[in-house]
Amino acid sequence: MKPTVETLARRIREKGYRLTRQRQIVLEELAKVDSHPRADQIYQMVRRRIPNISFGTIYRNLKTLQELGLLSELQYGHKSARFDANIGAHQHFMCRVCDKVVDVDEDFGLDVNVPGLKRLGYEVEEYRLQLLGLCPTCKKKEST
Amino acid sequence: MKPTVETLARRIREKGYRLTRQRQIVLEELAKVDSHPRADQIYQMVRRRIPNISFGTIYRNLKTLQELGLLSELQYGHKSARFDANIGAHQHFMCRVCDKVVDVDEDFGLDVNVPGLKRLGYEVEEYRLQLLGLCPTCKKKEST
DNA sequence: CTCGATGCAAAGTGTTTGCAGTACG
DNA sequence: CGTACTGCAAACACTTTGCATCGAG
Repeated sequence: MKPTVETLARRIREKGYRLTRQRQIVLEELAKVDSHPRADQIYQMVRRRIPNISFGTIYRNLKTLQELGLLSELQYGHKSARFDANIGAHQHFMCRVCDKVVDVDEDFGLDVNVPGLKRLGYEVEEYRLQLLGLCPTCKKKEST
Repeated sequence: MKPTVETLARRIREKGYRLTRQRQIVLEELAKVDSHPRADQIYQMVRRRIPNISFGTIYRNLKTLQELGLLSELQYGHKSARFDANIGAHQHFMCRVCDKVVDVDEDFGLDVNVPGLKRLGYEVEEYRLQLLGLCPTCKKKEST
């Protein structure tokens, strides 16, 4: 599943990009966690390995890696975007109290071919499903 | 469906808020359209009736009316939020080219009781479905 | 009258960008 | 070596906030 550095480098090179130390480490750090961190959290994570990396580089690389299909950006009704290196098709659950995001691999077998839309000439290409509710921790606190 | 001014006033009063001219007109203007406008578009719409209204007032009222459950905010992966006075349960289609948002009233009969989440103690309370694709206009342009 | 709401402008927040120097391939 | 990338800081876009004043109830 996880591409080797060589595969990665080739893939990046093909599009005219370069595999810099910064770019590689941004992706590595994001791939390590499943917490869907925000840009500032990724900045902190990467800074442990490249102390003088800048926010500009973080944002530029997050964007580039997205173009390359190596990560995706989540925008779930909150000010700042969150990032996810899990690029397989999956949905997300988000806790309405603590904002924690959890991957949901379930296949919902959704038929997005809405007749009404189709008739009007709309073409649905993909869907994103957000499940909202309480995580176990916040559920416990709530019942107090 | 559409509440009278009196009903609205009472509902707002109950929570300790006041029905000001500004607040009423923000809601009226949003209810007129189904285009899910951004805050700056709402500002322009309201400014035709209250020429010296400020952005602060627009944002404060959009927030207050949201708390009152009279409108909702959409955040679909773009910088600025969009607003919707249609408060019935419905989903949204968004064109990936022109960003147009269309209401989809279809009931998808989705079972969000994901066994894996349930087992771990997560509680799903609601879901939001985003359909993404091409609107008729952009579809036509695309095939050129 | 009282206290919540307004208009204005200034301050935030998260993200993007211009530039001169750096380093990948 | 050429050109994409970096660090830095300044610029941006959108939203929030402090304050004096206004006006709904």
